[in-house]
Amino acid sequence: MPRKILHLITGPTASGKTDLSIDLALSLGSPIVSCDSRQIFTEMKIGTAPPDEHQLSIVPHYFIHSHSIFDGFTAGRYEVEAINLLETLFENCDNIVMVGGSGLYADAVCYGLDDFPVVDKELRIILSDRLKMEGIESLRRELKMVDPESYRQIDISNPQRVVRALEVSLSTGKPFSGFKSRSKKKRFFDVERINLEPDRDVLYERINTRVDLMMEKGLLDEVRSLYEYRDLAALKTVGYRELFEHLDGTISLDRAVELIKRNTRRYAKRQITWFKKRADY
RNA sequence: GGUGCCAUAGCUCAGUUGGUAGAGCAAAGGGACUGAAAAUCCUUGUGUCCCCGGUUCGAUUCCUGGUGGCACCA
Repeated sequence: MPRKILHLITGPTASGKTDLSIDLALSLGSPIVSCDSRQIFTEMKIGTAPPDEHQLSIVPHYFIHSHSIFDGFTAGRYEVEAINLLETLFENCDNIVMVGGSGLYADAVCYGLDDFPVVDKELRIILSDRLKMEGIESLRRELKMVDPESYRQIDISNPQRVVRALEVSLSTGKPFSGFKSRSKKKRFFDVERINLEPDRDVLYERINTRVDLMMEKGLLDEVRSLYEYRDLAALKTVGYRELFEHLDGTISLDRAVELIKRNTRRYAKRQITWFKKRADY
């Protein structure tokens, strides 16, 4: 059986991943599987800089506009669906291009996430409310009792991490830390990484022009149409949040655009940090 | 033209009884990351202290003189 290769293109936003993925897919005769936590949503077509109509028409794409923001999507679900998809696709080809900027999603495919039980959504809401009312210290104390191991391991100044560890521990009655195996899953394919990292100046220039282009394409209208759903996790996204604020009347349109550019830069920086670390994994 | 006040980080300003400086806001840099991940969190001050001289071991600080700004008087 020939070697199955997943060509994984990573890099910060606006680094040119999409164009490269098309070129590579065409030359390999392979489909493209996206690992982008936002382009996956049907309702977000402008602000997430997905491949354009032409690009989508010349190479089969997966996980682009394939799910709804109302379904709620997670990294865990992505792992399951992506691995299932890869199993099917690799039956007919030896090379597949995967491209995207969501580091955790890429990790889920390459190394796998541990199997955590499904947590009742209500519990997170309850814990989030408690976070707001009682403050993080209260949740930390509780975590220290139910899962001292996690209390030591995780970043306890990060509310999302504390809530996550608590929700798993409380809903299962077993410590969150106990579900972590700390081992990578064996995959049936090999991964060839291609990480793009343009010069910072060039990248920032590309980010700025791309944001302006999104505005020309009607991002504000797209955001307006999603306004009532702004609390959904999927819409906590650069480009959407800032324009929601503008629609609230809190900030001017110019300021919103400025903030989108700045926040995109910061996002890119986080991606650079993440992918640099995986480059020689 | 005269007198007075001011000039310190990108902005608004503190401060150093003479030992090269720090807050807020803004921007940027670095890092973390196991089902929210375009999320969330941690961390870092980036400076010809307006310019030329003088006094002093040492001047951003005191003094002369400039330059620029503001106020008042002409």
